[in-house]
Amino acid sequence: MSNQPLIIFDWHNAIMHIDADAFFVACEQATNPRLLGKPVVVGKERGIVTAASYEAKELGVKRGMRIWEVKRLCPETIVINSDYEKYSLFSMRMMAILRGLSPLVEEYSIDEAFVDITGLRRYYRCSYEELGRRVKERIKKELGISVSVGISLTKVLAKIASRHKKPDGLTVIPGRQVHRYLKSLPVEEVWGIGHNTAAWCAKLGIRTALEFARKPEDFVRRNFAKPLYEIWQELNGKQVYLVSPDPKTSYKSISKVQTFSPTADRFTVYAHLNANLDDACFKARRWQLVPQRLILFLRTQDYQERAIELKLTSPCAYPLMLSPFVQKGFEEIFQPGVAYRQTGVVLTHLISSRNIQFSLFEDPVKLKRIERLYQAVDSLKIKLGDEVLTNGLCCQRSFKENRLKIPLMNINLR
DNA sequence: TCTGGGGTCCTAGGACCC
DNA sequence: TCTGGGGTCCTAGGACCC
Repeated sequence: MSNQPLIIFDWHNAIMHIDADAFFVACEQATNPRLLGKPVVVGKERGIVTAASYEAKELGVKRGMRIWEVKRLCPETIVINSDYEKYSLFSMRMMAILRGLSPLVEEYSIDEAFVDITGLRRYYRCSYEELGRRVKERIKKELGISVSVGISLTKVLAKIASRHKKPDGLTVIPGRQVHRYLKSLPVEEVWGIGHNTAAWCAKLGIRTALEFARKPEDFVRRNFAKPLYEIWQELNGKQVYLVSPDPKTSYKSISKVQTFSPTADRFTVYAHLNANLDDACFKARRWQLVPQRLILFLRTQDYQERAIELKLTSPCAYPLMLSPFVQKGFEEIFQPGVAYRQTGVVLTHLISSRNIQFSLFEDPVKLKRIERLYQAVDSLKIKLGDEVLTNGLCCQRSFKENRLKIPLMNINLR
């Protein structure tokens, strides 16, 4: 039975998934040929591996690993700072190449995209496989990086295809051959199935993607929720997830977290939290968004989390105005004597800052001043970098003096 | 896989109302 | 003031992704 085709029709629709290989490192190698063929790691500034070249991966380097561990493991590894400006430039050029192929391009992430290529065989008078080859060639030629391409009937299948051979792969899975690729694929390697769902599948006797895909529809509906039912349909060649070419225009939430070496010192923890608030608000202002709610959380040394959600009577993205709330919230979740290793701020229920109305009780003059202050702050940050202005550390002082009305602002001119 | 940072979507269950 | 039945809205938390 597992040798019977799962899907018998070919190319009702055709989706291409493009996934750049070790993208961040590849960009570095493309701009600095001396790095080619060597174990290279990006993420020096954070002290953890953000991306590793295939040479480094072969030596056992993994994402999230500490840099000092990498150094110990293979001292010859070249460690460099990440340069997001550079990567997004490469990304934009890659997406532009894809848009030259079809207008239906979805930028899924900085290094991944889906393209709806349905019907383009006729237009370009070549096979879908040939289209994939051309894309790879152009990207290699123009950007000097390699990508893995997968082509199949749906997004989920195209993802499986692009992952099938990496790096520099090109895999086309027509309907009649889908079963062959799903047969030996563990179910948790399907996009959207994580290890929790995989554990549930195991209880139901499902281990491979093919076993899942072959389950009858009513079985799937009975035993799984909507997301899994959709994945089941996609595996069976029925398109549920459309390629959406609309660029991201906004955020539902903005968050900033920070991990540090464990400390029980309340001033230090509070300062970290304020730094998070600063960063998150800065990003919100850049997108002209204001939060209606604020979530603060602290994570203890043993990974316990305590959080509080604050509703703002008047939404705003100015830390100076938010700090009284933040201080109160902090007091509620901070436990003296407990060591913390992470703080975080989430801005949620975001609305456009153009639509907000300030309440009648607020002092318009003061408001105008704060607005002007942050306009100045933002332009300085944009010009000189993120670290120039913070109000994090100065909170320590006012906090100690127990008269935290408006914390002073720190100006770090280096 | 001993855990970095930034997101999205879905669902169960409670509160509240008729 | 114990009891039906049904709807909506909201929240916390889970699960997953790059």
